[in-house]
Amino acid sequence: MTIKPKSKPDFFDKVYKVVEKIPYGKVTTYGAIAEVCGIKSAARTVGWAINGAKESGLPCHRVVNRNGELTGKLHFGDPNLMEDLLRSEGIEFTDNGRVVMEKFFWQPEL
DNA sequence: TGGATGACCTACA
DNA sequence: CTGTAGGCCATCC
Repeated sequence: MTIKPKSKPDFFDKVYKVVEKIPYGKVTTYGAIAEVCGIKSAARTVGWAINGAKESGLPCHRVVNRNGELTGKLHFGDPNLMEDLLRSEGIEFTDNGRVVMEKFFWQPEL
C-alpha cells in the first residue's frame, strides 16, 4: 500500500461516491468525475483516488479516459479483466479498442 | 514549504 | 499515430 486515504479522504470520498453510482453498462471519465467533484483539472488526482478505490470494491472498470481508452486496465491485475467486464455489461468497443462513449458515456452527478 | 508521484488533459510537431 | 511539453490538483515524506 503506497496510499492511505484514511486521514483526509476529502477528495477521495467524492470520487468513491461517484464511481459507486455508475450504472450498469455505462462508463464515465476521469475528467467528468473531477468536474463533478468541483475540480475539473484534477483528473490525475481522480485516477490516483480510484487507485485506492479498486481495493475498496468499486466498479473502477467503468472509468476510462477522455478518449474512451482503458488506460487503467493494467492496474486491474489482468489487462483483459477490464475489457472483459465492460463487454460483459454490453459495452461495445471500436476498432481502435476504445469504448463507444457516444452510447455508453454516463454523466456522473453527486 | 517543496520535491516526487500519479489509472489525466490539451496542444503542438 | 507517436513523442514532447506544460499544466492542474491532491497526497505523502
